[in-house]
Amino acid sequence: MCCRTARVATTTTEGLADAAAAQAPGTTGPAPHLILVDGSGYIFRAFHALPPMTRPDGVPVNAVFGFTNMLGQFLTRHVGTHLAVVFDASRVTFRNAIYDQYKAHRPEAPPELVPQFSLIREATAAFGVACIELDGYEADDLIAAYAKAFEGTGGQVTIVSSDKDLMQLVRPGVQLLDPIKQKPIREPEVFEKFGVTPDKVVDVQALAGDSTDNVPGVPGIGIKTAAALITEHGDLEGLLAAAPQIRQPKRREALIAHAELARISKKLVTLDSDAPLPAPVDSLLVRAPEPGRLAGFLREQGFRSMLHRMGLDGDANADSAPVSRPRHAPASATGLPEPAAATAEVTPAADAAPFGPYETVTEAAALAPWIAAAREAGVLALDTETDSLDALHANLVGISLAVAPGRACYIPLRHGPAQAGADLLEEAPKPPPQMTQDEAIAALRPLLEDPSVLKVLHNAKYDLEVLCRAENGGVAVAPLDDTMLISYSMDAGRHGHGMDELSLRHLGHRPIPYDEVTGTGRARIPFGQVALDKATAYAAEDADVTLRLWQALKPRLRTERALALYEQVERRMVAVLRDMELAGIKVDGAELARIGEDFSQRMVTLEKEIHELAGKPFNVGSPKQLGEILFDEQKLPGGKRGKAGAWGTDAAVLEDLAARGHELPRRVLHWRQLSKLKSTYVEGLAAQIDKRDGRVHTDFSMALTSTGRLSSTEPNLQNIPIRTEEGARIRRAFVAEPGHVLLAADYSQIELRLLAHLADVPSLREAFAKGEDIHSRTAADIFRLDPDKVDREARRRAKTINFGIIYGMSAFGLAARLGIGPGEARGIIDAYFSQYPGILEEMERLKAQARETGYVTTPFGRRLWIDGIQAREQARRGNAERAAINAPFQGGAAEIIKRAMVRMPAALRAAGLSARMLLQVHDELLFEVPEAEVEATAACVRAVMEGVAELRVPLKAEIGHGANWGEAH
DNA sequence: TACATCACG
DNA sequence: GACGTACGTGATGTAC
Repeated sequence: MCCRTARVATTTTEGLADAAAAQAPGTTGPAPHLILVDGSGYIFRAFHALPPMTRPDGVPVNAVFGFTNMLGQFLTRHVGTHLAVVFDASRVTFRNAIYDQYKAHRPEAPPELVPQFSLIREATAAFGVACIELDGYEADDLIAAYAKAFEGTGGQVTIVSSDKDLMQLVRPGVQLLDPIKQKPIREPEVFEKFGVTPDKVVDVQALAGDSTDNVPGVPGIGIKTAAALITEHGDLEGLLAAAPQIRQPKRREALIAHAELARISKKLVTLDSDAPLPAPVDSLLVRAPEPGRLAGFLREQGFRSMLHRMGLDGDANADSAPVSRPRHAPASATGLPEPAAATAEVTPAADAAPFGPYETVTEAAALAPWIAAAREAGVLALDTETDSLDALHANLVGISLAVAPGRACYIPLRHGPAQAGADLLEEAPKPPPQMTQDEAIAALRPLLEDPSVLKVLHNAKYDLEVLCRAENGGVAVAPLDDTMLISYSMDAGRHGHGMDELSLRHLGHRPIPYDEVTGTGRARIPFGQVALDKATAYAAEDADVTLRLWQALKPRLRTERALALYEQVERRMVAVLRDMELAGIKVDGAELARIGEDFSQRMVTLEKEIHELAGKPFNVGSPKQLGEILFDEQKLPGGKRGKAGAWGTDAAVLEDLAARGHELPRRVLHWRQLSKLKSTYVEGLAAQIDKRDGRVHTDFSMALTSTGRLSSTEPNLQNIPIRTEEGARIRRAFVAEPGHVLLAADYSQIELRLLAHLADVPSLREAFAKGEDIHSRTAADIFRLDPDKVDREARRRAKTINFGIIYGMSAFGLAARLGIGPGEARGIIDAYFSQYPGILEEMERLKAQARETGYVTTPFGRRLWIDGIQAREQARRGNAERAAINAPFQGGAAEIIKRAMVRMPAALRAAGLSARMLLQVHDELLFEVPEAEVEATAACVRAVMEGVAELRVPLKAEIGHGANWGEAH
């Protein structure tokens, strides 16, 4: 056997070459080390993590790309003496003979993945790595068998997989490596996951089952319970023998009834370490790839960036970072340089430049060349580091800049002495040398405020709020691009838009996690105490990633027809929302306290009455205890158990019982209402009042919802109560400053107007045009009534169905809401659709569009991706279909109000008004207005809101004002 | 941490 | 024939 091979001098194969030079087991040299890569796990992860890609000839290759990239990266980092990638060979294995349902509900591989399996085996071979597979056995069994066989050599085994089923193999000499987290999994990690040592894992799995593999287990027993039982009884057989003595009746019965199921489950999850080895262990010895084979393979797939990154494209300068980009003629409305056009390459091109090392800039002389490079390029990526996620309280700790891929620096400003690794010297630790904030800001301000240099940020609103505050330099960064919003403008609903996720998805690069830099929990240190080398590696990488994301994503805006949406709406929202968040809204804390006191007293009374009615004290706030009292003890009718086996006690259930004259549920409903208001709004809100200005400042999330709406957190000011009198009291605690009023402007029936517009319904269009009541018109149409004969009940029913339609409601759902039979509900829906055939067509069109393209569009062209529309499970697909129906209405409304918001500040200014926009609540805008300007402001706001879009129906805003938010409605 | 519940549009 | 049953959010308390 020959094991010495020529050293191949490429970055990627270096690790391999080192290993190949190692001695075979049994001789002197590095200890034998077998690495077994779970290939199937890699494939599915790559397939699902990456967007579709195709070769020029149309063959889908996203999984091939992801797999090749991962394997290549892995080989640069890990050295073994023996190496194999192990695959599943077929769907049917010996386990199906034991239990025919095993993995039975696993869907067939998606058609786009099928042609990629053989390419992935080719890729493995191209790296010179052995491919192992065997009919009738899963990859996991082969891994178990090789691990066992290799142990005889006295060597170490590392299994690269995140599959928990492999944890049973962990033992001295055998470890797992999580390929995502790059974290070894040894006994403590297994214990953390399963609550038992690795040798007991199969016993726990036998009890807990595994829904993803259709391993049944024992019903009602999860991992936690299983671990406790196995710990107590040793193993599965010990437990089954002792089952009759178990105290808990449910558990005892389940164990006795399903003993055989548990035994079968154990057989299913136990890996077969006696599986035959398709190739001898010795043949897995690491060898260098045949020269040119890998390059040839990569070239065939069109993976040019990878070829380049691995130094296989014959370019001697492959590793040197580009220092500057050629300038481009301004191509967009911004008049600013555009990133390089998308390359023809199908891959999410990862740049050749490495991520780091980066420079730490600690003096003005070192900062100057970065500023010059940014001016030369006309664009830079920017990121701030702070000591808080709350932008309004955060102190600037440092700034990072990137001027080209791989060329980034970190400028520490308020770093203290590094905390970790403090030595034992007596003298007080000193902060590291660094520029002062004044010094750095003085140098950077002209650049950051220069209208001819584009600043690229990720979630720019945060950085803008930090930097605009005087204590952090008071810099007004402009103009800007925001990679989070670029992504959101094209891919809402498709995936998240955080930097780490986008980097992994589009750059194939996993940035250093924040937690890795600062630690977590009690051990977490402020960023300003992180050692400068670590801080630089993290912070400069963020700027580098931001710049590369911008280069990868910005060109797509044009091809995906999202450029106008991004430039005219999303990007302009940044400054608008920044100002709203900075403004905040005043809350009367004393009034909140009075409300809380009142609610407390009433809750005490109610609680006493509830306990009396129950016949014993219990925790009214516990749905579990309440359910047991209502349905187990008092045997009230109408109880339904949820999926966890607990009685359902939500408001609908309690209202039903209350309507039948039961006093206990009625009081509980009232108690719950007060409890909710008190804890969430009285106490939660009071804790959020900023001591500096007596106002609450929300944080609007711009890239979170699947429909284009905003969301609001800490506190959420988009769900302040209003529907009940008690709730309205809380809304009245939101007040205006002296001399001002709050002015609220609501879009009237905006989603129904969009329905009339999109489905082009003549009757509804006419009703809106004439300013009629839309629900009365619907009632007249579908119940064939004279317009003046529409009573309250008919209108109520029409209103329910109008809203139900927008939500994709079924006859079943309508029946439940109206309290009628499904037959009658069916009749109403039929009448509705026969009166408004355009609506039926529109619903069908939306479902079909989502099914065929994966997305639906708003009337303004925004794509909303619908997750699960292709699902095989009917329930999941049904959910997706209803989401597809709703999305254009919810998203269209969101877009209308965003358009009004971006126009509003300039319109107010032009009218000489000093009103401030404070909040957006989906179809409502709230302003704080000087008393003297109320009428003029109302006119201006109305003009902007109603004039923002031309639909087939008019838009209407309803405006009111008052000393507080309650009165403004 | 997951679930149930409920606040809003 | 069964399946599940109105969209989108965020905060809180209980129970595991």
